[in-house]
Amino acid sequence: MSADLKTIGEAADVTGVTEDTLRFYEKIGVLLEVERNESGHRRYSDRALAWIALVVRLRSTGMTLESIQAYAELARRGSETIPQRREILIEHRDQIAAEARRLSEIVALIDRKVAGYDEILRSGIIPQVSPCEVAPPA
Amino acid sequence: MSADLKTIGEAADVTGVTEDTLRFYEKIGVLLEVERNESGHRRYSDRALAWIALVVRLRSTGMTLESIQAYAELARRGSETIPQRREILIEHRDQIAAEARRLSEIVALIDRKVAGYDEILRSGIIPQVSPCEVAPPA
DNA sequence: CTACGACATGGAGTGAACTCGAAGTCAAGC
DNA sequence: GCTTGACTTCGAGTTCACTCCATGTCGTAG
Repeated sequence: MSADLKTIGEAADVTGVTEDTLRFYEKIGVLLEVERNESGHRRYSDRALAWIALVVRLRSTGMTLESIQAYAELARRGSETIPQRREILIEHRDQIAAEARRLSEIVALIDRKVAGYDEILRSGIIPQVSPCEVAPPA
Repeated sequence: MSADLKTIGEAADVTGVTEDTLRFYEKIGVLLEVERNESGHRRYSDRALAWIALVVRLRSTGMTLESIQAYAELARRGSETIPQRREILIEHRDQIAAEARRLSEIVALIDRKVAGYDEILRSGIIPQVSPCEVAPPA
């Protein structure tokens, strides 16, 4: 919608990252299409902001800045790298999905441990070995 | 079952963390019941190993060593701290569950972006703005 | 003209969680 | 007796991802 370019302050506001982080991200090459005005100040297009939003999301799933940088590098090379980018995304998606499942398993494990505490609290008996201290193998 | 005490090397093998990390964990107080033999070498009981396994799992869900240390401190104080420990676990479980849900949402987001790439690949048309670059609000 | 606020740069500092290296001890094998 | 390997301690070093700071420029308001 809005075609106007945003300052770094505005960009920080809308993306939720600090100005320092935006400069840092740009320096290490994870950002795209950040331009400058006549006095050298950064100007962020909607596309630049959308990219930052993607970066923030990928970071929040544990993707390293190094991997994001590689992805950004492909994006800079143009549309002929779309197949590679697609692959990177799919691989990362699979990793996140696996991580989500792993977390859910640990939720179940913790529930079992809490149940062990509940049992102690209910019966007043402390077992020899704390219940469910260990998880099922891996 | 086995009541024998394990060396740090064996403990590292069965828990999957390095000897250095075991010593580091002990130093900062996240471990319980690590004893020493006559020559000062660490000996890990099954309970100690079970505790390490729990620590590893909590760490792998992003719980900080500081929080784990606090939890271990409570465990050292004995069974009267079971209610507090139970609370800590429940709170952390809720955080993990929320994180699992968040990751699943991002999986869906990435799927939409991949679908955007698929569309480009299929049609050969590159849209003005890359599809699904931005996620739905938070 | 001066002050101010928002920006710029470069480089140093931070915190978390390890990870490594140096130097020493100890028991077992040759 | 000497070597080897597994351990010990202590402190320093590493990595990642920021985060902060000093200093400087620029455009507008008073």
